[in-house]
Amino acid sequence: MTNKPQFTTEVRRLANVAKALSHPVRIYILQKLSKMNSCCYSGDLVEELPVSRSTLSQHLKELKYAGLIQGEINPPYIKYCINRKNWEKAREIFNEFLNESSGEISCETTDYLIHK
Amino acid sequence: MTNKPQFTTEVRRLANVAKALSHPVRIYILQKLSKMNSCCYSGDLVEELPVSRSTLSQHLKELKYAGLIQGEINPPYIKYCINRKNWEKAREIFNEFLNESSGEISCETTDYLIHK
DNA sequence: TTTATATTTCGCAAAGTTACGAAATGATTT
DNA sequence: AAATCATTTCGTAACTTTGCGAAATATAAA
Repeated sequence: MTNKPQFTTEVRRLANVAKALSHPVRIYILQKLSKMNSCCYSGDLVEELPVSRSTLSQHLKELKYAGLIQGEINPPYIKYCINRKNWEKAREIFNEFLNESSGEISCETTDYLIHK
Repeated sequence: MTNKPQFTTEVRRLANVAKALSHPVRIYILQKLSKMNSCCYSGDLVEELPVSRSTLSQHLKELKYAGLIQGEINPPYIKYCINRKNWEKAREIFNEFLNESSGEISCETTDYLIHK
């Protein structure tokens, strides 16, 4: 009788953040917002991206749901900001995940997959 | 006539790696393999994960396709390894993406979304 | 109050992901 | 050659994601 364990919270969290980052539109938005030192953006993101307004809105919604951005209403405009607290958290768990590997190189690495 | 630009290679690369990382099974595998200083693992991964053999095989295939792991045949076993070169690359682009943000906190940040 | 502007939600279609069991593959042992 | 073992591929079902245009919402300006 095989033992089928569940994932740890850490593993699930990493996968969730990665999912939020797994689309070029969302990467673009995060890259833009995270670089802004004045914190918020209120320009027309749709002009810079190859998607329609409604599609963009959906991506923004997903990023909000994932907690990575915030929207501040200033009718009829909305300013988008990085959610610094959660962005920091995401950074931490990714840094840990990516940088905890043993730097050791061994086992004659090949550049390509042997398995066809 | 609105201008609809394409994504840069960097943005597309980031999204692709994030996609490869967007499932707990794949995070688990990468975490395990990247931590091993003996580079390879050929144990029965399926015993440690809540999925069937065929499903696991699909996830491994995806990670191979993304270039993050390699499989080394030693019939009838296969040893999986991190593809160190590409793992390092992924690390670099993620570190840049996550850490290039202005650390400045301003614009009275709120913890929750204002937009309902 | 009508019109204009910014944005989101709805409804839908197309495509992609995840999962499984069964069949196939490919090598080794009997 | 037959049985065995580790693994992958196939076929299929259920679900999720992505995308769009049209309709809805909500405010401001005329």
